[in-house]
Formats: sequence, C-alpha cells, structure tokens
Amino acid sequence: MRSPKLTKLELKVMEALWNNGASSIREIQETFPEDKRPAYTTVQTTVYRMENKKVVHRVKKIGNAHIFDAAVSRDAAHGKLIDNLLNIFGGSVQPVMSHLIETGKLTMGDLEEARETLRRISTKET
Amino acid sequence: MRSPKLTKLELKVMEALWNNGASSIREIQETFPEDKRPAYTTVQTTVYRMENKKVVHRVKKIGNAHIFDAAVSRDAAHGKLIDNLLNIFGGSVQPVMSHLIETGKLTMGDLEEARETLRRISTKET
DNA sequence: TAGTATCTACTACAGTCATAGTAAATAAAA
DNA sequence: TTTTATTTACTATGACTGTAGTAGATACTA
Repeated sequence: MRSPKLTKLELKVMEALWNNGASSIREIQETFPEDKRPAYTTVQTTVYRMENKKVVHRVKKIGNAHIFDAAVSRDAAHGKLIDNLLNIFGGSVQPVMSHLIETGKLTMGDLEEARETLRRISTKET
Repeated sequence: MRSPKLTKLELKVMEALWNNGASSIREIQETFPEDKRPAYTTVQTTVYRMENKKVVHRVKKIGNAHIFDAAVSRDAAHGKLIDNLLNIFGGSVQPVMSHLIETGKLTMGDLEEARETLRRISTKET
C-alpha cells in the first residue's frame, strides 16, 4: 500500500504538516480556523491514527511534546486522490475534462499551460 | 443538499441504474462481477439507505419485487465528485492537470478535444 | 392447492471516523 | 518546592459503512 486512503480531517492535518513542516499536536490544531477548530484531543487522536497508518511519524520531542512530520509527500497523496477519482470514471480523463469545461473551471489559459507542460515533457522523454 | 455524498458501493449501484434503467435489487446485484458480488441483502441494505438519502426511489412493483430508479443524474453525481476533489485542491484545476500530465493520463489528443469543446461552448455562449 | 423460490423488512455486527473527556506524567512558573 | 499549565495515553460514543442473516410475505409451479 503506497499510501493509504486519507479522510477529510486527516488531509487537513497533512496540509498543516506540508505547509509548516514538523509540528506538535498543538501547532497542528491551531492551523484550523478558530471557529471550526476541533478539540486538542480530536487532533491528537487523528494524528495517532495517522501514525499507525504510517503517514506521519514522530521526529523528536521538545519538552514533553512530541513533534510529528509528514511521511508521505503532498504529491503522492494528491496523486492518490486523483487516481482514485479517475478509477470511478473507469480510468478515463474525458468525463473529468468535460465537467471542468462545462462548469467553467477549465479555461483556455489552463489548456495552453497544460499543452506547454505536455510538450516539454514529451520532448524530454523522447 | 443537492446530492449527498455517495460511497463506493453506492456509486456502483447508481452505475447499474444509470446504465440499465430502473431495476430490481436482484438485477442490480447481478451487475456485479460474479467473483466480487455482494450478497443480495447487502445490495438491498445499500439501496434502502440510498432511498433514505433520496438518491434512488421506488418506481413500481412487479410481482412482489420493487423496482428502483436513480433520482440523481450521472452528471450531477459525477460533477459532485469532481467538485469535491477540486475543493481539496483549493478549487484550482492546475494541480490536477499537472498530475494527469505527469502520469501520462492526459494526452495531446485529450487536450485538443478539450480545446474544441471549450471553443464550441464559448462561441455559443458569447 | 401444496411445495418451492423469491423478495421484503428487520436486525445484527464489526470497522472506521469525528468527536471529545479524563487520569497520569511532565514541565514551567511562582 | 508547591502550584499551574501542557501533553500523553487511554477510553468513550455516536454516525456511517459494508457485510449479511432471518422471519414472514408473496408469487410461481407442479
């Protein structure tokens, strides 16, 4: 299992670690907007579970506080999410593209950019 | 709630309904590949739950069997999934495109096609 | 009509998740 | 050093999910 499935809350924890680097439970908790900040112990429980799943790990101890860090990269995790979605669509990107276009989320500019990226890669690879 | 979140199994049930139209529990169950076909009652329970969520509904009764049909369109459900994913990426399509390109899932042909679709739409809309 | 097959409705159960409380340990402050 | 604040480790709980069994109703068949 390259990287296990992450839940919504777990992803938020990962975001905190990806953005701010290794952090204590308290630090992770405080990245949540004040009005929707889960209790300290909620974050704690989640992080412990993530530790079991091996997606975060303890890197050191400061005072009595453990410091955790991400054990999977943002790209890996995000890639997993995308592949997952794609699977639901039978692995075809076409329906995804259609939806993005129809909802106006994909602009000509995005396409141009993608085109460039693709060209650059294929030139390098060939 | 436009359309509630659907789980993996629920989506498979929806697929069955979208593909084959209104169906009985038995018919839905039989769309699963034989080697990974859940028990009749598993499908039944799932469909009942989906009925509560209002994503399917009973359309008629044949013999003693109820016939269910989808109450949300494939596009709506799929759109929901995509939007959901996009939210995780802060609403930006860019990281998604990058991943698709990097994993070779998005080809130049796909881009051309998307380009065409986009052009056609914007011409019509403008 | 009696027996067999099918379906519904209900119940059960274990796993995961989001949520959080509490007791005990540890560290910091007065 | 006694008090106060912070952390850890453990426990609890209520949704939701995937899984499926069972009793009773209904329909089909010989």
